[in-house]
Amino acid sequence: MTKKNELLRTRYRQYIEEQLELALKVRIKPLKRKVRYVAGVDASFPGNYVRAAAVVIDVATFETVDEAVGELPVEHPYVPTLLYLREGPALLKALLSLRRTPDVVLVDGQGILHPRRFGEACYIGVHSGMPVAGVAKSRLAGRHRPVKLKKGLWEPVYVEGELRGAVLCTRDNVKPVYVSPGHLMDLNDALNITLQATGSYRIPEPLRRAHKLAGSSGSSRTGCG
DNA sequence: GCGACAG
DNA sequence: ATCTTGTCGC
Repeated sequence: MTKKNELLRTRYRQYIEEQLELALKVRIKPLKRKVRYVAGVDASFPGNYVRAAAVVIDVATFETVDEAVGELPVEHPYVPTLLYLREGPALLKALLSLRRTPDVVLVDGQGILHPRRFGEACYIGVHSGMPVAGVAKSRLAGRHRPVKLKKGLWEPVYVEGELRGAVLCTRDNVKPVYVSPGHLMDLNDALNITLQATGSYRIPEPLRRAHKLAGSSGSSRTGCG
């Protein structure tokens, strides 16, 4: 199964070259704007298509202020380090269908905490021009010290000796998440926004709601509000 | 050469 | 991601 991915990676070498080009467009810099509307995007695979959802919340009240979904046929298998080929386009479709443009976006995956500095969050950032951060449930790359399981604490994660992201504990005694900037923000911004958008669960609210919306059924517009 | 490997 | 019931713990 691991060998299969090696074969796919070889077959996908052209996409890797493209990925290296796109990585040059990523801009990591401090976010100046004040954040109020935070969006979360996630996808599910209910068959032969990708079903993506985007949900925007007001971090001041945690109310959902907008949501949208987008579906596209599946065109790629899952290949580690090339996740965006499989679900990126659908995520963008849902994100760009929102009526209210969010200040920042959280993606269910890695930002620059990636072997080639270009995770799914970078893809969404470069293609939307919006500030984006990646929040992954598990590790793809990098080394780090174990994190103390106390909400708000984190440890830096390095790839090739370079600081790329952080392992952040979003709740006491719960498995931490991997946070990294994807575009137009830095690591501090990504950490602050992730914590600001986190409610009573391990996963930040925008992502939890997007995951839920992507999972159930619906058409191709805003759900109800 | 042998593992590891987001969702 | 997806296939799936009950169950241990705060």
